[in-house]
Amino acid sequence: METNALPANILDPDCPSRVIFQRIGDKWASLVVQVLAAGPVRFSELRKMVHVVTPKVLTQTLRTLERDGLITRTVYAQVPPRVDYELSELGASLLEPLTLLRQWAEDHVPSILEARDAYDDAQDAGILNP
Amino acid sequence: METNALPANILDPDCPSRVIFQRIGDKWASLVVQVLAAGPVRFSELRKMVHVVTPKVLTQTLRTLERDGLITRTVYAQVPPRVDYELSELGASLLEPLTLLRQWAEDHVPSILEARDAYDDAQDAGILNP
DNA sequence: TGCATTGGTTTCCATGAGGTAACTAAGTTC
DNA sequence: GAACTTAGTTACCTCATGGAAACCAATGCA
Repeated sequence: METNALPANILDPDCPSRVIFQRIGDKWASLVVQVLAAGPVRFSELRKMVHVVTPKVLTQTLRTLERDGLITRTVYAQVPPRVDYELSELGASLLEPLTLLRQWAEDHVPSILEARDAYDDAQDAGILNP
Repeated sequence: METNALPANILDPDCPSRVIFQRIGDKWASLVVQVLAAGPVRFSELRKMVHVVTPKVLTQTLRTLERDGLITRTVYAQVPPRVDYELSELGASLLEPLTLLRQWAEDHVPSILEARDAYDDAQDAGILNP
């Protein structure tokens, strides 16, 4: 029983709950999840929508997401081949917290840019008048 | 005016809303933010709580968070020095979506581990009976 | 005088994530 | 039979991130 309210588990490097933060932190994974929010998308479409990702890296990303059960991969026996990627139930459940984070990011972009400007100005002033 | 509901902005590599995802994705930043949820913490304490991070990397992380206005840095004129790091109002507002994401991660760890096992088993079977 | 404390900085190094470019499979159409 | 399509794979390379270890500044204290 934990006696304090700190997120001790996530601070534990061995706790598996860190995997999701690694997943979110992945350069492409969270983008893919959000693109798939609209429904199943095939490989080549995904490439276009996620804007200039190389096939190698996209494949890696998709395989990892599939392995973690966040997306499903459906191969159609056609030529040329057709492969659809779709959010699983688990992946869809991630959409809600992810969207909130995206909302936060979009809402606070001005504040962050402002803070950066202020910080950089202070730095410059400090260099000129130490 | 966007005609669809897709998160087109975040898919745009030039949109600044990506900065927050990079910030979250940072190996230590989101951990620091969650540690600071409990109140101001000084450098050496932070090092212990975030479990084996080198001072160089912790400094980098803190500087970036400070520059983005998520935390404040307070130096006390003492010897030996004392520096407190604390969430700003902006940083505190990130806590809510971040906590939801952490909740999700903690709640779904079993599902993800299960999915991994199933995936790996399927892979092994595929290798044995191709 | 010299050692301890805190909050860093600096230099060097290894790893790995991601990018580039070329290639492949397999059937369909020209 | 040559070319086109999709969905990748493979080999190679580069650069940024993060880690290790040593060092430093300022002062109180023994």
